[in-house]
Amino acid sequence: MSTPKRDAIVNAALEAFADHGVGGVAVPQIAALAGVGTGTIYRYFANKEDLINEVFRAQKRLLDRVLWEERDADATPRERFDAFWARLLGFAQEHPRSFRFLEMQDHSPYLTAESRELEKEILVTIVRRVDALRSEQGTTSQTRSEVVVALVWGSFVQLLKSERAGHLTVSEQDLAAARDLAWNMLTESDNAGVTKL
Amino acid sequence: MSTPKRDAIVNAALEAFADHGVGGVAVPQIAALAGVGTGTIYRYFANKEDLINEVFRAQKRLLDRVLWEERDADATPRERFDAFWARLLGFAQEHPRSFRFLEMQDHSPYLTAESRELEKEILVTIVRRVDALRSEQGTTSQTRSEVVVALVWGSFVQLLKSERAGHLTVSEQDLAAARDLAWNMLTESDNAGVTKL
DNA sequence: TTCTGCGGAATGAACATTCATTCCGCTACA
DNA sequence: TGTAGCGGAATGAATGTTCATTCCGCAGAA
Repeated sequence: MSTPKRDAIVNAALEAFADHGVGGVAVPQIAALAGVGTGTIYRYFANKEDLINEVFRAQKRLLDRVLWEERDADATPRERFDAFWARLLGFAQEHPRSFRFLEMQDHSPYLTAESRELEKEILVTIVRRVDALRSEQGTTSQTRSEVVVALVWGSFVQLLKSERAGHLTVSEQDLAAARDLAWNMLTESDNAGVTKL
Repeated sequence: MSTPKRDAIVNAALEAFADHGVGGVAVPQIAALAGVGTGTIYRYFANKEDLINEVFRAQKRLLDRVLWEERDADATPRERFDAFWARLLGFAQEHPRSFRFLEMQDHSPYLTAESRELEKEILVTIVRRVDALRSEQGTTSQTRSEVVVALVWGSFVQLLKSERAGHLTVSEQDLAAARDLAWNMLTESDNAGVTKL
């Protein structure tokens, strides 16, 4: 299932896709970057769409692995959240191409049901863990964890995206502030239902 | 500068790009959708890249117009923020294709310096207004407004993106909660610098 | 020698762009 | 008022290019 050439192809494809989008890269370019012949790609993948899906799933699985490594069940909710944030940041910094690729959306027209299912599973795991964290913390917030996860995730992604776009230079302090504000979103009660819509 | 045919082309291109990405649409398809001949597109736009940029700038300008219409200088900071949030939501709901297109990133390889400049200008305006809002509100937060704007913007976008992806159904209450949490991010002091990095 | 895996030129479909031609609305003359 | 002539807008089939995919011959292992 995993051979040196196959891995080289997936890595090269990830690099090229992250830099130019899946539509911006020709298969022979990927082959050249991977150091294999064009035809070799079709020995391992049925077609370009299949390759895109394999790359997508590989990066999703990597993210999932990184997010949950070295968890400490005895830590306080806040400590566990900080650790989660640190792992997320670590992923973005140590696997920048993975992170960029996953945040792109031009691959979504090509994603199969299987890929979407994997994406959903990983999201559900996050929501379940966040939900446990919040009830253990005893938050009074009525906001559903699915919503809170979307908000926190979006914040994180946009912060790094703004930096990449050159709109912003993110300092360590900014990151700490973002983390704290994210924690507030998890735990704070809001006024929904009180304030009129 | 603005003719019926030109407008038809831009609208058709927006619709097609929002649905399939800029790389997923052929120029003759846009022509057919706009009800004009293929060649006509090239009477109004130098090439596909130029068309993409015109569409991008038109949507950015529309967003900018919507964001700042009917502002009430006498309102409290909180009221002004709520109004801003409502206008943002209104834009996303009334111009869903615009919103989707702007949040795509597969057009960014095609964007010219002029387009990027316009994008930056619009962002700078938001940051400036948010900054004024926060100092008028008298927040004790040390976090820079650029950072807070990125966080709030990312939250909003991700919330709607999650709904579109089918991960979530966003209720009126969810939206109100998101708005309140966003307001908290603008005004609350965080622990950055106190908590160790 | 046979067989397996590989390379990269070859192929044909799809694409962006062009350009010879048509079409349309206006002007001016009868 | 009717109509012939003109200029530029519009057209879409044709063009050259690029791409995903195939195919065939080669190299090395058995």
